[in-house]
Amino acid sequence: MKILVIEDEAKTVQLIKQGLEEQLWEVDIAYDGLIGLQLATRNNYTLIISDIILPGISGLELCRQLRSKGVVSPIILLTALSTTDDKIIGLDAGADDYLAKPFEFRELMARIRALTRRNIGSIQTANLLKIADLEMDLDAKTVTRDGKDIALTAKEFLLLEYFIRHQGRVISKVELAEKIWDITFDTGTNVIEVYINFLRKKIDKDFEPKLLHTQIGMGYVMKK
Amino acid sequence: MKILVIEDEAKTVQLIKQGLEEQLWEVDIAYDGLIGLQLATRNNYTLIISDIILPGISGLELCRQLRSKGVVSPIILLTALSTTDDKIIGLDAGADDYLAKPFEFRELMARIRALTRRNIGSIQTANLLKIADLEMDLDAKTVTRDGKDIALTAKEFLLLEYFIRHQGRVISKVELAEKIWDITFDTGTNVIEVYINFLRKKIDKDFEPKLLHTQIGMGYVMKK
DNA sequence: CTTCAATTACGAGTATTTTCATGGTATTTC
DNA sequence: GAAATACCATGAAAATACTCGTAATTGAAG
Repeated sequence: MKILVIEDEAKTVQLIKQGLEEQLWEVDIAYDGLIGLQLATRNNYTLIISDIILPGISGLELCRQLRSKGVVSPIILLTALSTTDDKIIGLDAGADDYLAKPFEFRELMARIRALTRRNIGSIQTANLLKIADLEMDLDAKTVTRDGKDIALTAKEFLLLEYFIRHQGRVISKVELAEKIWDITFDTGTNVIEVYINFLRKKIDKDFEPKLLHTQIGMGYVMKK
Repeated sequence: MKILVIEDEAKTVQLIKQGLEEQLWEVDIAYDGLIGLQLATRNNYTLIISDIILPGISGLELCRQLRSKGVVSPIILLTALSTTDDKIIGLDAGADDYLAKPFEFRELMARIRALTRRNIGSIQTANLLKIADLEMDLDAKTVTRDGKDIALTAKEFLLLEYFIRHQGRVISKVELAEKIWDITFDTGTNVIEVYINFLRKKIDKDFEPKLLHTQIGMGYVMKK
């Protein structure tokens, strides 16, 4: 049950942190947008509270990037900008709620309860990603299928993480090249095919059902 | 994709209903809390919008009863009562969001998007195109007709997508050549006819009604 | 120097895309 | 209304593109 607070104003941070800890939440703080982004990507927070105006990158950009990376933690944006347009932009950037400063702490708490209520039990508090009987622990960097340990290299791990976070969607090689290898996809390489093969040997070969499927001419999908 | 609106004030109802229908939502209306409760219990709405002050039972009581019955549809409470305490009571009754009247319709829409975004499936709402009983999922790159899976190749998928997106309009071969094959249509090829034939075998052959029709001398149309 | 991860090279096998040949059907022309 | 013409459907075969698996190479870390 961890909450990430991204806010550069010390007083507000203090207020929120203390209040949350009284409610027995574990609280991480980031004073900078980029740090927040890193923390939020690495850990699987129950909830993220972020200011919009931040050093590094803005809260809006943070939302967009987190969502595009497949992070699903609820996000509450907290800001002095309170016109209807600001709210719409915030919500459409991927935020779940938008609270204008100054706000009453009790209302923030109520909105946190509302957003976390339905997740308890369903979203794992641990830093786990799952599909079928395949689990990956993002902290421990371990992967198991059907309870058995599977050793992955760093690239393989990244690749699998991307697939699990986007399960059900066909991912093109161009997208993989950009997101995992950070290269523009020139047909001169076949790293991707090779790595798909590596992954399959490890996570699918000795198991059923197969999870990593190819859609010829389109890309690859991870699904049950 | 159905929304239930529970509200006794005719003007507000009219505004919301019309706006939602423009966004292609199906809308049910209840003018009374008890009717709303019945409808919400029986149907599995994507979202419920309710006033607090209602004939029958109040919006708060409605929330509590729905949640205790295991109804999980997101609920937005809409009301003139806008003190912090009112909001807290509303959210703790089981509502997911609380919007004070008067509100801007655009903000309501943004909050609806925020609440429905994550609902279906784990990530975002599926990216579906439909005509009659034929559905295509643009993310998973899957196609079904009458619930049965149909396997398409990349080109076939592109072609079908183009037809569904432009259903009801006759598409010339010149247009298909340009948009799907990226070629200038020289009469030297009949790829298009061949692919129309491929598509028909897969999506029309074993089904009724036929969806892909020929307009001799003009092109092809997809329609019911 | 050794080891292991990451990438490249390449041939084989398969699926897809395109071409070609033929026959059928609608449309136009006389 | 019949013949000629344009247009379309279809099956099969050829050409191409795509993917897979293995092996070889590079490169970095210990």
